[in-house]
Amino acid sequence: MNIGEIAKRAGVSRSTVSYALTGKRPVSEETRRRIQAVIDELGYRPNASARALKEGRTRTIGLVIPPAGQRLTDMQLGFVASVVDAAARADLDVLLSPSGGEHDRSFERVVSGRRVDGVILMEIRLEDDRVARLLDSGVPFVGIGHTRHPEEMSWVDVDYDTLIAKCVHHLADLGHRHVALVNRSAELVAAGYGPGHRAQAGFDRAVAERGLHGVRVCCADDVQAGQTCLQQLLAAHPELTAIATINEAAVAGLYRGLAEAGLSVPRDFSIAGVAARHWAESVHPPLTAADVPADEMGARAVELLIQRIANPATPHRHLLLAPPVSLRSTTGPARPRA
Amino acid sequence: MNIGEIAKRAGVSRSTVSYALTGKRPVSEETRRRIQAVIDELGYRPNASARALKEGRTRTIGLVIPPAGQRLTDMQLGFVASVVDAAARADLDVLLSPSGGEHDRSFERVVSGRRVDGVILMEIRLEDDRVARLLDSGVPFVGIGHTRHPEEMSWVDVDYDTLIAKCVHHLADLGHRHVALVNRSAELVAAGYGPGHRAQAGFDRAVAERGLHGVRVCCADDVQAGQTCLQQLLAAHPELTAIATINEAAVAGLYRGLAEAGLSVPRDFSIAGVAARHWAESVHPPLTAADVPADEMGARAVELLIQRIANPATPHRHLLLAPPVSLRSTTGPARPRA
DNA sequence: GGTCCAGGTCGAATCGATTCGACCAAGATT
DNA sequence: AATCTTGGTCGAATCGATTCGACCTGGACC
Repeated sequence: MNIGEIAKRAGVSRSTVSYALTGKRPVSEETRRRIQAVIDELGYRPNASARALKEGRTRTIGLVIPPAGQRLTDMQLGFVASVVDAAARADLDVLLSPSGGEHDRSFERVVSGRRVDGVILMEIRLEDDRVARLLDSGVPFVGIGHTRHPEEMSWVDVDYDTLIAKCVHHLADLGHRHVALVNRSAELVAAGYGPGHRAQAGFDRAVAERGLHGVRVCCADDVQAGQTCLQQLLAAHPELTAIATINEAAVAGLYRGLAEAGLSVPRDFSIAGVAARHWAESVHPPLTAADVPADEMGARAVELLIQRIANPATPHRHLLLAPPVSLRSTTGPARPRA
Repeated sequence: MNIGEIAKRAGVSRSTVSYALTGKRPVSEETRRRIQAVIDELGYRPNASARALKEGRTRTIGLVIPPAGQRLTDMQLGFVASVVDAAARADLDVLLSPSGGEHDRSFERVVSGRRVDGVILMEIRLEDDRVARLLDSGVPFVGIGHTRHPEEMSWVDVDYDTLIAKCVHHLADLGHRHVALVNRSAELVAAGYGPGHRAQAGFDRAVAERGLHGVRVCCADDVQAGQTCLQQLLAAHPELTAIATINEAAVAGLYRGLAEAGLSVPRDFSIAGVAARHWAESVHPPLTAADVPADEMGARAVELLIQRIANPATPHRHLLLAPPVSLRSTTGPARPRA
């Protein structure tokens, strides 16, 4: 069932079949119908590899996600879903590459085997080998997140700096004087994970501006870690009355730890975070948070990528999103403790 | 940077470069070194499309996931992660296709454009158009889940029937006489979603065997729905003291509804379910559940698929998993109410 | 009536790999 | 000494599409 077979049965040449399909040259109404009839009968579809070889493009984009070992956060899942969805709308397929390490085979296949027309990269570090690889391979790509050199690539990102600052200001407005930042895992931050560093910067700035007492801690990305993190935090700093966090996966643990300590939210203790809207709404109690529009971000990344593929020479574009903080049920007026 | 370029610079023919790379014919140590040097210098990698065209296989598998609109449950996410992971270990790439509807373009591309060597299908219905399409397209595939005709395809599945029955027996052993089944969404069940039907069957059987009073309800896959579902359930059947469920996404809502009704778990009310191990452990309170090894299932599916691709004539294989029920914190002795 | 153009079609070249048959030289086998 | 391997290499065919140049026909135009 290749194009030659169709041509033979329709009594035309292979090129005519191709033109009938693509419309790149006129084909008489009658032959077109005859060809279409044969195609429908045999269920023919052009071989994707042959087409990709001739056209020099695969109509596929690569999506590089964190290695499969670790669970995706709800926000990351939102990115993936929206990228896949947006790509499908543009008739692009998505090739998944779970890559974190240095010389990842899957990643190498994607970038240098010309398997994809472009790549979307998630979970970018401040210094990221993968970005370097992509830059010198010449494959168009867009980051969800960016490196220490923002101008070197196109990206869509969340303005963690500003957002955490907003959270701190919100807490300060409510009278909180002793506030902690619960960051993501120590390894991730040590490895130069951008959001982690930018959240620290925003936290430090806001704390200084408002003359607060600020504590910064890292916390692994899971419920259990969140719980122990909270215990340690309260033990070391009994005067704390509020937390700002970018660690979605740990929030449930923070809740649990607070309940365990006999503290009720938001009466005795407040939490404000940065999280996917969907998630912040559905967790219990609903989290006061800067609602990251994960769905939109993935779609935007695909848009940018399609533009770069069409014209790799266009200047880089950057989208830094700073959605407003939505008040839900986890922040309230400060009530001094201890 | 194609194979001809490498050949020219190394002073050999294109075929020799190919043989040096694949090892399918002997090449002298000296020329091999010279070729390798050129390859390393230029960073050459064979063009995947050209190779796929000639070899007739793409070294890629398709993974058909539920449409992006709806969120993946933790269990589904576990499948995806483990499939991607297992595929990467076998040096296979994964092409994602979010397809649910009838004539999905993305799905059609995957099955009939010879973009993939095989397909893994998730969220299968008792009658599933996609299975029919795959069957007559001749593309090797493996299901995570199966249809009304189990023998027509290879699959890996969870034995919801047995597992829900085990849950009910466990609850009956604890003295519960009035038990409800919280199924997945009404639309899904109406559409012939296999796990939903098999859970009902297992529930009915166990309830009959133990002479219990059983109530069956459907519930959409989210926290809010779980909460309202529980309210309605208590209102209509105040005598209930336990729930068995396969609706992971609704469990948090059930918890919330119970708390709201002033019922404590497991003192006043018990819940037992079927869920991904990882998730059952991390939710609060930890759910007594039959722990579906989502990670392993994805890996097994990939294994089966690789076998089918290698030899499409092998008889179909079926893996029906029925892991034991792990006791956690949500089931206890019945305490009659009302 | 000759020229031009547009519609409609075909054949051949091309994309970048793999692979088969053929060839040659050097050593092994009888 | 003639024949047979075997290691090592090359040229050409092939996979299945797209696309360019060329060709034919018939109507419009001057």
